Amino acid sequence: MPFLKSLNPLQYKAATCTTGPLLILAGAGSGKTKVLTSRIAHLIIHKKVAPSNILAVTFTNKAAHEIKERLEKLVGDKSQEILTGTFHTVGLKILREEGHRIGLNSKLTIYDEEEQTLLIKLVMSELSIDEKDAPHKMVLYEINLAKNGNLSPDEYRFQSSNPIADYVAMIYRAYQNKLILMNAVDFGDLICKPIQMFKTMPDVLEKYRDLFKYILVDEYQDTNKTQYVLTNLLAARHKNICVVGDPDQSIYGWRGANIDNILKFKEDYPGTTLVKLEQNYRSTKNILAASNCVIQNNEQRLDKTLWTDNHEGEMVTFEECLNEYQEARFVVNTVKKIMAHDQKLKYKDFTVLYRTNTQSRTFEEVCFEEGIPYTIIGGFKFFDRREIKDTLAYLKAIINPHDSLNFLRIVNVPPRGIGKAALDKVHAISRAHNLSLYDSFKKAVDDRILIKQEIRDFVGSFDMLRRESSEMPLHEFTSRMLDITGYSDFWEKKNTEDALERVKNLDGLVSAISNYVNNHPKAALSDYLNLVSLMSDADGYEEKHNRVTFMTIHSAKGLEFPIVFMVGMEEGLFPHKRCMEEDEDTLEEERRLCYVGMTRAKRQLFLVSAKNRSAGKETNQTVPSRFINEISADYIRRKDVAPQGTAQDHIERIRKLLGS
DNA sequence: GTAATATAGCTTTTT
DNA sequence: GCTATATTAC
Repeated sequence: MPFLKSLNPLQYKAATCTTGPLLILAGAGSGKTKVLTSRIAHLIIHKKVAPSNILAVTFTNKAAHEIKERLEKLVGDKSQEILTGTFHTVGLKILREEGHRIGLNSKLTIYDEEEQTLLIKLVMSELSIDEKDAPHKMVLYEINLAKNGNLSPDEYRFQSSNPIADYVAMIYRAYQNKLILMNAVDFGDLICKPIQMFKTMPDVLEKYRDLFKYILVDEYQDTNKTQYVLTNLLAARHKNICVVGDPDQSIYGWRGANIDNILKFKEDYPGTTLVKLEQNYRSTKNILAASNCVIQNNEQRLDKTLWTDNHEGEMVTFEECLNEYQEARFVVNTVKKIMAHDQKLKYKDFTVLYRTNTQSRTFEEVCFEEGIPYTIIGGFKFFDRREIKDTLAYLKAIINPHDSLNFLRIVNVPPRGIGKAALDKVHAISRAHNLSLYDSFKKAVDDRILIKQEIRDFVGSFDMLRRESSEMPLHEFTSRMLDITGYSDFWEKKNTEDALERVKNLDGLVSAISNYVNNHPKAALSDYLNLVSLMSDADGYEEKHNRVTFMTIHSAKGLEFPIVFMVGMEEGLFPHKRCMEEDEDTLEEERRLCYVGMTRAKRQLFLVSAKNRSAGKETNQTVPSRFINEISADYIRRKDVAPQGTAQDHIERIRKLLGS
C-alpha cells in the first residue's frame, strides 16, 4: 500500500503494530500525524476493522478535522464513521446518549468558565459564604482541580490541604446539585460524568467498550487524571490502545495534565510495545540543536535525542530591542526583508509566538500601520464579546428551560424594570417551590406578585419563542429572537460607535449560524450551541488565509511554520514571574513551553526581547530570558542594541542587572 | 426601585 | 486597556 511505503522503518512499526498497547514517543516534527493516519488507514484497509470501532482522541477539534481530512484521502467515505474529536467531544457524545440515566437530557447546556464563575457566585450567595472567606476565583480553581483529578466533594475535602477546603467542598457540592437541576454540565463534567456512569452502570461500560475496540490518543503527555481513567476503562478489555506523545512537550500541567500518564504507561499496560520516533523532518540542524540545548536543562526527563537529515540552515537569531514597540517593528521589518529576498515566501509562512495574549496588541498596531495582513488566534474572541454571549444566553435559556443561569443573565437585558427587588421575590419562589427560575418567574406573574405589563409581555414572548424554536431554520430563529426580545433594538437605539459595532457583530453571528445551517442541514440549535462551547482557539486558524499569524505558544502546539518569531524573551515574562515564584516543576514546564515554541520553526527562528517593557502605566527594564543563555553560542547569533536614554537610565539599568 | 454613570481592580497559559 | 462593583441620578 502506498501510504505505508512512505514511512521510515520506525514509523512503519508504529503504524502496523495493531494489537495490544502501544506507546509512541514522538519527538517534535517526527511525523506523528502521518503515523496516526496511516495506522488508522491500515486498520481499516488491511485489518478490516469497522471504522465505527475506532476512536481517535485529539487535543483540539482542528487536529481532529485534520486527521479526518487526511483519512478521507486514504479510505474515502469510511472516514466519516470514525469517531474523532477531543475528550470533551467524546464525553458529550456519551452524555447525550446516556445522560438521561443521571438526570440530564439531550438539550443540556455546556457552561464555560464565565458561566461557571456566575454559578459559583450564585451558590456562594445562597450559602451566605463571603468572598473574603472564599474568593470565588480560588473556589473555581479548586473545583476544576478536583474535577480534573476525578475527586468528588468529599474526596476533595479529604485530600486537599487548602485552608479553604471546607468552604470549597461545600460550594462544590451545592454547585453540582445546581448543575443537574439546570440540565447543565461544565467542561470537567463532560469527562467525569461518563466515568461515573461507567463505574456504576456496567451495561453502559460494556456498550462503549465494544464500540471503541481500537483507541488512539494523541498528545498523551497532556492528558489529566480523568482522561486517563476514561481511556483506561474503555481499553481494559481489548487492550488496543495506542497513545502518542512527547514528555518534552507537556505544557498543560496547570490544567491538571499529569505527565506521569505517559511516563508510567508501560507500567499501566503490561506488554506495551514502545516505538521512539526521533528523526525530525521539520527543522534545520541549527534550530534543532538550539532547541535541544534548552530542553537538556530539565532534570526530569526521559533521555531522548532528536536528530535530522535536514540542512544546517541559518543560525538562530537573538535580537534585543529597545522596547516592545521596537520589537514589533523589528518583526515587521524582518518579515518584509525576508519576503523581498525570497519571493516564494508568503505572509502565512510567518508566525509570531508569545507567552501572554496581551502581547499581541503592539504587533497588531504596527502591522495595521504597515499594511501587513495578520490574524490573531485566541485572546479576545468573537464569541467572548458581550453581545454574542448575551445572544447565546438567550438561545440557551430558550432551548433549555432549566438553564436558570442564562435566564438570569438576560432577564433584564435590555432593561425591563426587573431589578434586585423583583429578582429577590422570584428567587424566594424558586426556593420555596423548587422551581426553575423561569417557572418561578411565570408563577410570580400569574400570582400577580409581579404586575408590570412589560414583564407580562416578556414572559409571553419567551413562551412563544420556545414554541417556535424548532419550527424554523436556526439563523432565522436567532434573527427573530433578537427582534422580539428587543435585544437588537437595545443596541441600535444607543446609536454610539461602540453600539453600532455590536449590532454589526450580531449580524455576523446570524450569518455564522446561517453558514452552519448550510453545512449541517439536520442540526438542531443545541448542536450549534454545544459546538460553540467546545470550540478552541486553534480551531479558528485557517491556513488558506495568507496572513501573518499571532498566537500564544500554547496555541501553536502541533503547528509548524517556515519562519518563527518568539517575542518577549525576557525574565519575568518568559519564564513568567508567576511560574518562577512556584516550584522547580513549573519552571521546567516553562522550559518545555520554550522548546515547543522553538521546534515550530522549519527554516528560521528569531528570538526577540525588549529591554524596556511597559506593564500597565509603568515601564520596566528587563533581563533576557534564561532560555537564551542556555543556547550554545554555536547555534545562536546575538544582536544587542546600545543602551538607551540618559546616563542616569544607564546607571539604573546596570544596577538592576546587578540585582542591587 | 431601577437605570445610568464613575471608579477601582486586575492582565499566564485553555478544553 | 476592560469588566464588575459602588455610587449617584431618575
